[in-house]
Amino acid sequence: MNYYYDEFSPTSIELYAKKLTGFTFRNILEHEITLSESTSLNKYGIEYFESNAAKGSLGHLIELYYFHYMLNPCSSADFNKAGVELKVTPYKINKNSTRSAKERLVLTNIDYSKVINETLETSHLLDKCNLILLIYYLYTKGINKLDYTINYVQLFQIPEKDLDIIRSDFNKIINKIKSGDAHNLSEGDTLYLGACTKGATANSSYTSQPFSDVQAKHRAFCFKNSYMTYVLNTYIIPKKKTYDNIQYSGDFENYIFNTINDSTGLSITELMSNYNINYMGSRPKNLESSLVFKILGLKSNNAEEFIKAGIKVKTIRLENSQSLKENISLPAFDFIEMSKESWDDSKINTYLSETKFLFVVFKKDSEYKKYEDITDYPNMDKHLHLYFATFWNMSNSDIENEVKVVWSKTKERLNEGIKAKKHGSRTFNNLPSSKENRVCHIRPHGKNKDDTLPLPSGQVFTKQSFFLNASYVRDEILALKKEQRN
DNA sequence: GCATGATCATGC
DNA sequence: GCATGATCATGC
Repeated sequence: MNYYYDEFSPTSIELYAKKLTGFTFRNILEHEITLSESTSLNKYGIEYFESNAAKGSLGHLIELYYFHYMLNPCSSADFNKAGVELKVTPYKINKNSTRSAKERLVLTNIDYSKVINETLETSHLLDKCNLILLIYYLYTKGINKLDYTINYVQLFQIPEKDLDIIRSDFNKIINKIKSGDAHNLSEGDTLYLGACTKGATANSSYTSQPFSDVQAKHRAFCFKNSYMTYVLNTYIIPKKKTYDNIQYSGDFENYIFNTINDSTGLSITELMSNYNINYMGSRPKNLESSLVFKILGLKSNNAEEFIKAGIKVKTIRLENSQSLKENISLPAFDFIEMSKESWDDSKINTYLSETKFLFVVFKKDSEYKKYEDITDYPNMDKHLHLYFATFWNMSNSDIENEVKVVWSKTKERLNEGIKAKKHGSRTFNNLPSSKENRVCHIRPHGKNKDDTLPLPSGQVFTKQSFFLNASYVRDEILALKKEQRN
């Protein structure tokens, strides 16, 4: 039926697809138009694909006008005779010229009542996505999507070494559905394989779940953005980057959890001597995190498993009174970008939904304050002890009910114009403060106050970021600590 | 002692 | 040189 590739052969399909390398989507359509016998473009013209309304249409475009098969609404694999699923997905080039996936890779819808009877091996997911033909195009800000260039084409199969973690992710998702918590699923729950919502339509459409009367959002299995970035930088682009590996056995999260918690009670001083860490001059702000990486057998923060899972390690100092002094900083944001973004695609929503934090808590003992008053670091470190470590990700309800409010207030004030007042050497602004919200607030976050970014108004303003409220983080981690004891 | 602004220090 | 994690500093 077709003359371009053998539809029974994955490698033939891949070879044919590789010819796309270097071409834009517009090139494909233009080529189609020159084929006089083609009439299919009458149905979907170039204008259709140029319009933003047809999101996700780049995959359809390739299916229709390059592979020339009709869209297949039944959910078996795209090239079902070869067992190959086609995925067209964007990547971007960062400021520091590294490459990362622009988005998670959405795999297949989750049917809550069916999936609970599956294992990963018997799942519809693996049936459909065992072999994926990845077509990567370069997302470039500001140009029409038809002018994006396809730069990498490759067959992808889940590597053997990732299967254990993906299986445990799969089971974690199933177990949450089985305990009637499908409405509390979050992408941050898992490491490589996530349960994601699918943009605006999925976010407003709800469905029933088998073990609870609460309506849950439609979700789909996906490979998390962090995992896809790793896939891009190791399997797709000839590998340059090297990572450390964590030598774990059994369940990954349990291993991390147990390994760090085995050192509970040890002081910074003891840990420094155990791992042969010293410093000269002032005490590094990352001393605690260096120690944590040593405990995990890593040279630095470059563990492959953490990068693939989007795990961020945060060290926290707990006061002897169990209070938490410092708020937790998140990466700075771009004012103009935020002033235009929608909540569903917003950076902060994406970041908090996808990120899993590893909190490693150090606690000051009752002697600490004596030395803190005179800033005697060597002695302070004898009285600062590893307290416990825990994985944490923000719940959906806190993201949707609290962070969203702070985000929208910030966006609103950016668009109205930031009000700033000078008091001596300090500038006070009207961005959401920690008193306004239970979960987070906005704070300056630059190298100094001259470290600025442009506002929508054209003026420049000190870089800012979201900070998690200290009181909120304290409540969250102490609840987890308590759970751990039980 | 809290709230909020400012900046240090590392690592890439 | 910049982004970011982590904290320090000021003022009420």
